[in-house]
Amino acid sequence: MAPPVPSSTDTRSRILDAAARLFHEQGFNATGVSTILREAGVNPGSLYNLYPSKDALLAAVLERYTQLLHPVVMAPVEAATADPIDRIFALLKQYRDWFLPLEFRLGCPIGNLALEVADSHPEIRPLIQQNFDGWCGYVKKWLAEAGDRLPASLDRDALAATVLTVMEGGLMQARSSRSAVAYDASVAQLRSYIDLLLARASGERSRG
Amino acid sequence: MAPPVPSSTDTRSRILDAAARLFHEQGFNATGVSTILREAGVNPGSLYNLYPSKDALLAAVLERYTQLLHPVVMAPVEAATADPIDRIFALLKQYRDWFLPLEFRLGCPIGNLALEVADSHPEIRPLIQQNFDGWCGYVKKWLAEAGDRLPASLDRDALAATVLTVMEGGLMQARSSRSAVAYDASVAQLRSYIDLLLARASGERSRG
DNA sequence: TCAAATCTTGAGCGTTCATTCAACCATATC
DNA sequence: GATATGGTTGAATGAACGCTCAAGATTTGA
Repeated sequence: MAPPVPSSTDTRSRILDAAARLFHEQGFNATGVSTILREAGVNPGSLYNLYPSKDALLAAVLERYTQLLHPVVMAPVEAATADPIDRIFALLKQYRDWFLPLEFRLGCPIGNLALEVADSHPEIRPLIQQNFDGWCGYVKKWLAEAGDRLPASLDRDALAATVLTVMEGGLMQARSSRSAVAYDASVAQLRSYIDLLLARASGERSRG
Repeated sequence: MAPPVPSSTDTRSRILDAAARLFHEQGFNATGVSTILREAGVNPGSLYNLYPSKDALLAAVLERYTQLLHPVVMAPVEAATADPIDRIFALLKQYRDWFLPLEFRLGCPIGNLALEVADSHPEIRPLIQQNFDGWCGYVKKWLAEAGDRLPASLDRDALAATVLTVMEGGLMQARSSRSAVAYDASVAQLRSYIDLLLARASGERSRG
């Protein structure tokens, strides 16, 4: 009945779980290492055996977010609908459903860190960028799959970036107001914009 | 040659200047009171004579941002152009011009605080909300002034919130990538959307 | 079975944190 | 010139910070 993995794997994941949760709930600077240790049920030496510093732990948390992007964020959306345009709005709805029960109290874990540590931690910023790139990558893929349903002249990479903009900007306002209205408003305008694009492309197709 | 105002006015503004700059550059939690004191050239007793706590100082900084919103942010835009639609994009361009020279290193001072302290400081969140409301208020006014150049069916409050969404979401990505591309892309999509709305309204006017 | 390697323990390190306060100074009022 | 008021001084506070390390426990490999 020996454990199938070295015990440090369990320690590592307990630390990562606690750190990710606390960084999300309280922010990076506001979270003390001692709190992470307590919540993970681990002693300082164990943590510093695995990670040389609190900054390195943050890097590991962001690496894990990258790994979890598809299984946690994108897979449910892809399962919900096969239509590429619908997937965009399913993704935006998923975030709404996640954060509405908490009255938008936590916000996007990546976005929070982006604004808190992007300037002060040069080695962290690329990891945040990597998460955003991955996120946008899925939206770009969907927009490519939409084919000629969208105008040929449309800059699809720009639209993908705008979807992330809507998500993060809308969520920031939702957090500030503890209300969904600005988030919903932004998503509705994006819906309206994409509907106009779909209509224009449809017209272009029927005209030749 | 006696100073025309009590000396505490000067102390107060030196503290507010230093605190606002440091909160913007480093964030709230990462800024020590001792740093504010040093940069303001003030002793702890003077600060705590004016503000009972670091949190109260943050509140004062946010009050001042509210006061400065028109003279610093909106007045230059209103001076740049009288056209209400152009003003929206002049506003977005002004932020770009402010932050491009720093490679988007600092970001929006309000937005940064929104994500850092909205949850943990209940008395601060309304002040952030007040700043966002003021900002959106000007955009709403411009959209109203656009009259029937925009479709009657358009939800103008929702579009105003979306302008702020584009600004904050775009700036977040710009900070993460140290590049303007996602910001520019988001603004370009907004431009494209509003052009479609203007064209539709124009068609509606000419048809009836 | 034993030595080497790996992981865990937890008291304690030096530093920095936000904040306090008794004493001191400058001006205004009478 | 005495008194009151408001502002300033800056050393000192206890708590919390990120982190260390010698010692012990456990696992690994031969």
